[in-house]
Amino acid sequence: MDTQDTDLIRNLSLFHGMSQKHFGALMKAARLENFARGTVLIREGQMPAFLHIVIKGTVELFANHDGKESTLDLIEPVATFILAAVIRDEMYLKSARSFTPTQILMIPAAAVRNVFSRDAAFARSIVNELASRYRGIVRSLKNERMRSSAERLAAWIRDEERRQGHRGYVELKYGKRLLASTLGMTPENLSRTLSLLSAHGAGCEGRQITITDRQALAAFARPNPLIDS
Amino acid sequence: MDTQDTDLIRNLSLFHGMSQKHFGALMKAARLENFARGTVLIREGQMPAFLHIVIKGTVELFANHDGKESTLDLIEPVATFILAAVIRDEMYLKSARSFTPTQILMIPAAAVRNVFSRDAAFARSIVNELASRYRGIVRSLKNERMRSSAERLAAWIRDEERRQGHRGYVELKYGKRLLASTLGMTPENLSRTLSLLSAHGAGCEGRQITITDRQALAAFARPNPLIDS
DNA sequence: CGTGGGGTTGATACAGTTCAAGATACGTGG
DNA sequence: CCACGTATCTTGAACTGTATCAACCCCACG
Repeated sequence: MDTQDTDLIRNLSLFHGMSQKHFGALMKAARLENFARGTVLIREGQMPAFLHIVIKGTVELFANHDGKESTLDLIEPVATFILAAVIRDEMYLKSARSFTPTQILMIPAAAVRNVFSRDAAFARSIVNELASRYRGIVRSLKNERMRSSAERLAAWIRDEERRQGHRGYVELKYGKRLLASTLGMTPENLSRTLSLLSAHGAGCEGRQITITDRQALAAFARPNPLIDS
Repeated sequence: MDTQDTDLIRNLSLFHGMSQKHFGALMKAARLENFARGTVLIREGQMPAFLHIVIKGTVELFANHDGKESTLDLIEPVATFILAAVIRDEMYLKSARSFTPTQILMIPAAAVRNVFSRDAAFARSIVNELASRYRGIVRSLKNERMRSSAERLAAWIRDEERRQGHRGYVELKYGKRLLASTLGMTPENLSRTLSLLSAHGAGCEGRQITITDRQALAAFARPNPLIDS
């Protein structure tokens, strides 16, 4: 790993504030690797060997059960994944694959646990990241339990439009199949629901969803700051 | 808080290994309180003031949205709740009420964050607890996404029977309404599904569910170590 | 050009909710 | 200890949401 990469990583919030010595120990053990689109990075059921940090590209976290598959999360730079498994040294509950070409920083699990005990700033970063993800998944569970798929979609459109900079439309960054899986619905259902939303303030053409009536969409989505991000 | 209580708390895994000085600081700030059944302990949307630790009784974590209510977790001694909100100092995403009379240890959030930074052993306990809960909720999300309500119920019966000591039956510790809400289904649906299960190895009479055919129940539940606990 | 994957649309089936009515259990006060 | 009132549980019927299966369209890419 060259010094340019190291500098970039040093500035990630996860490593901010930790001692140079401990950071060096992590980096010495770490590997920075590139993966082609579609590569399976980890498989559920395996034991964790590395903490993974997405530097470039998008990683899809998913799980399989009884022939079904579901997308649980999409990880974009810069964020860790499978942190909880590494901390507890227990098997992965999710699988991960690179959805685009990706660059991943891989730090051996033992090194992470080791430095965690010695460096309070690093410990704080780790626990902050973990708490943040915990809250994210609580929101997901509430979203799943208390909203219909149509409401989830409408809420997602509002959220995503905001994240993309309040431009009045959403540019889909990936296919509708993946979006459907992310929202916990089938592609067919997504397709139908999208056309249904034309009567509630959002229209879809190809990969662009346009918000035509903010008020109507909000009324339909029933936004909730304790669910939406 | 008397010394007997303090001793009991000192032995909780959360405080195990931390320095006496830091433990003292936490206890000095902490309060041990008793609540009647049904008391709302925290309300979603509020900012965290205390880390709560259930010493006695059962606490129900739930959330409301658009007129609906859903039980997200049942906390039994000894365990923390709303840890993530305390760590991040962000509003609660869940509400909590005492489901039975409870005794709760309440440690001011600021004290927790403070000691976390100074005591590595405490930090490790906190992060372990948090990671453990994170994994629990990942399992819940997978359970919700990839199983039908009948499968969830069957899997729950198997799990619970094991937790209660492999006696071949499950003693319901609370009403079926709450069980239904925990499993993300309506009471009516639970009732019907329970009678359906009589054809798949589990019968219900009053507050006791008896496993009549382990093999058949397993075949129906499709158990998965990456979902079930 | 074909060919294949993603997307849409339609028909059908199933799962789950809702509403309503009855049955059963349960705690309380007489 | 019983009677009552209330909450819980069960059952039925109708309805809504979502999945499934199948056909078709469209466009990108060989």
